[in-house]
Amino acid sequence: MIHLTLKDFDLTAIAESGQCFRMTSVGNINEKYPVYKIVASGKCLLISRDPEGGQDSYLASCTESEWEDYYKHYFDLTTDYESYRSYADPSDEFLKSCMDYGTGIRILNQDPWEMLISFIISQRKSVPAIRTTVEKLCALAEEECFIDSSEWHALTHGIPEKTTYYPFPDAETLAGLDDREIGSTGTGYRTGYIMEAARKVSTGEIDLKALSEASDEVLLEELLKIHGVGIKVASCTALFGFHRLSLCPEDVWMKRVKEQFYRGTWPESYKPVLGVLQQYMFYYARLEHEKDKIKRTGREKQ
DNA sequence: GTCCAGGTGAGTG
DNA sequence: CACTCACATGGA
Repeated sequence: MIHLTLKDFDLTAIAESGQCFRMTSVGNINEKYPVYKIVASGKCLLISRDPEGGQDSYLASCTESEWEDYYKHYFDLTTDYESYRSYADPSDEFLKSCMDYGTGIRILNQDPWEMLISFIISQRKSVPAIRTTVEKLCALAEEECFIDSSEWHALTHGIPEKTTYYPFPDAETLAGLDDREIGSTGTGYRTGYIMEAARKVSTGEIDLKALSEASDEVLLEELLKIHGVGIKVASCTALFGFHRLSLCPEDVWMKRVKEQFYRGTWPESYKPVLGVLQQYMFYYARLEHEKDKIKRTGREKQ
């Protein structure tokens, strides 16, 4: 377990901003600080606020060198997000509210293949349902791993001494499964889409590694060749899997925001970092919606 | 039971 | 083009 000081970093905002599906709260310290489990690139990390430190103090389950070599980049901590936020027009009160709410969001550097499959699954599914299906898909490969979490067990409610996890299966592994196995995870009509993506990536027909060098335009074009990948899924894959920060996935939420606050067009000056600004807006819009829902159901019950 | 979810492809005019 | 419509399934 290591101690960290991290600024402009908010675990809950990252976990709930709809960019990753394998970052889940697995317990808490002192009934107060949630501990998050993150499975990425075959590894598993536990991370939380440090109850004995200040606002910016964190605890993480990895070694110092793992943090430096992998997680620092994973959490995109080498960039100052204030420079992204400075693209916001000072008179844009809506965006200001979003950025206040979501301060501490980072655009994670996630695995392109995992993003592609996760966002194919995401279409017409709620975030909790996406999490369930992704998790089941990972368990299909039966590659159970674990980390020693005894230090966390002593500190928390809810965390066992040994934390098990399933890495995200690679393209070859998924390509080797049949449609009944894939379908058993709740992929529904998207089963064929996933199998085609697995085939195209495992055969090299689509080379995700090479695409990291491609322009945004070519990247989207290549991703769109996969049946079941439309502009929204392609944009999510590009933004979250290839860190293309100018790309803005337009789902129902963002369309609503664009119409309501920007008269149907994003300001030209936002374009270079629209993907980042979009993330603040998405988090805010979803949060407001959840509040409304609680209000409504509360009233109905009375 | 009903409604809806970080959409997409196919069909139509 | 712009517009509909079906699509499998689980979570609330």
